[in-house]
Amino acid sequence: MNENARRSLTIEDWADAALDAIAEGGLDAVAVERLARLLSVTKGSFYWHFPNRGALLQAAVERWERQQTNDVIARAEVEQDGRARIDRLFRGADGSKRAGQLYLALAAAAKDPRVGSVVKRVNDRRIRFMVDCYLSMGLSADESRQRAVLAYSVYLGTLQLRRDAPELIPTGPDFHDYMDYISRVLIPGFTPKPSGGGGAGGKRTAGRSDSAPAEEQVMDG
Amino acid sequence: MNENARRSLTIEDWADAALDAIAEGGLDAVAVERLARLLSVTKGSFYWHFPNRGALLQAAVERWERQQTNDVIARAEVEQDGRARIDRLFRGADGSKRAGQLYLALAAAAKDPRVGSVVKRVNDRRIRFMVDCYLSMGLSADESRQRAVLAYSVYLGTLQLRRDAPELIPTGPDFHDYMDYISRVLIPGFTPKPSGGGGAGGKRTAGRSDSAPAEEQVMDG
DNA sequence: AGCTTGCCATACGGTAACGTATGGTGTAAA
DNA sequence: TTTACACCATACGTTACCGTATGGCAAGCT
Repeated sequence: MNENARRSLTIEDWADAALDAIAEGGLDAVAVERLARLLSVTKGSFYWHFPNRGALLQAAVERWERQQTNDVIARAEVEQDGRARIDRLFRGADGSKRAGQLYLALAAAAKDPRVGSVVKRVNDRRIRFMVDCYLSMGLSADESRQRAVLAYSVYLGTLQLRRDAPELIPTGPDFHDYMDYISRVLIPGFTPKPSGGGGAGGKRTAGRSDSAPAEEQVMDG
Repeated sequence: MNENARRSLTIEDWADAALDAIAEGGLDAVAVERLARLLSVTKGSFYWHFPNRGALLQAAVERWERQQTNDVIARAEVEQDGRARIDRLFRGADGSKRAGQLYLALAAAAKDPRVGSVVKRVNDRRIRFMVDCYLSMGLSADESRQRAVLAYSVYLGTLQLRRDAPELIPTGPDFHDYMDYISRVLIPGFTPKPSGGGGAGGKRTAGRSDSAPAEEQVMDG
């Protein structure tokens, strides 16, 4: 019954610990003896579950990829049309700090082929999802691709600014205004109250598109 | 006369080698004995020029910061109005690969206070420059800040995509079209041939704003 | 020539990491 | 109870790094 009971460590425990280490210290923070100390065991435990350090990295990034494909895009798919999906994706950029740092750290370590292939697949999946969103709005293939690349660039850049210059990213009520502004720029025909079309990039109008609070992160890095 | 003559190594030589190592391997790639091997000397040389590894890191990031403030914004300041400056900044995002990787690696290592303070100063300087550009276009203070943050997010995201998914970033002639599209989104009143105003975000029109090739990088990470 | 000095090589001790070998312990089946 | 096995601890050898101590060497000055 007691959660603190001396339970056996699983591969998932080690993979989660590795992901935590990556999120806050980069790939080099995944050190066997260090993680063993954090888990209050010794290397003997690790080398029973894994043949070597590379296997832990492999398990960690695979776990990360599955968390991405299961949690992220599925959460945006609850929306019906592409317009709302994109909007929801970006309001989810205010997600957990750990998830964002995880993506940035993994992307920074993409030189390792184990990590790089997974990061590449995740990026491809996200871009394809956004392209489909724009296609469903009636945009051409070329224009959808351009907009998706730009939108994903904004997402990644926002992720990075939230880490390196968090004082620049609005928070609280200003965050919704900023998100409205971003949506107005990135989503063609987006207006807080849908009236006309093609209003992206013009003067901003006060208001917001939906009143639901950003309850959970989407596309959480 | 011979450039390969056994010349004495300078502090700048070591700092450049450290920056190269950071660009391609992150901060942990700055190892004294490793760099000494790359420079065909031994640790004895290093510890004559520097008291320890931290001093090398300090010298490297300081050198990087000076290269940023000397080369980057100065190159955009050749333009007169803010509109052209922003446009030039973004077309410079196609700069050297090493410079982009350098910024990303340094930003990823911003947890180190030596690196973090410099990255923060560079980011602040860039953001302020872009805010001033938008202010000079007549935008309000709030709107200028929003647009500058968004524009810099696009820049950082593009930098990251160029590293992790380069096939997504158009190259060659398509690059100019993409840049026109980005400028149309990010610069209010931008048109490839300046005729009217407020045409941002509409259907794209063929053409480009200036015929000069992207000769050199600006804001090169 | 002799001396100083800038620049570097060599040798050493210390730490932290990887991986291996092997021993120990609790639990559950036989 | 004994046995087997899952799970972990301990001890060891190896490598890569940091930093120090000290020796060497060539150029320039006196």
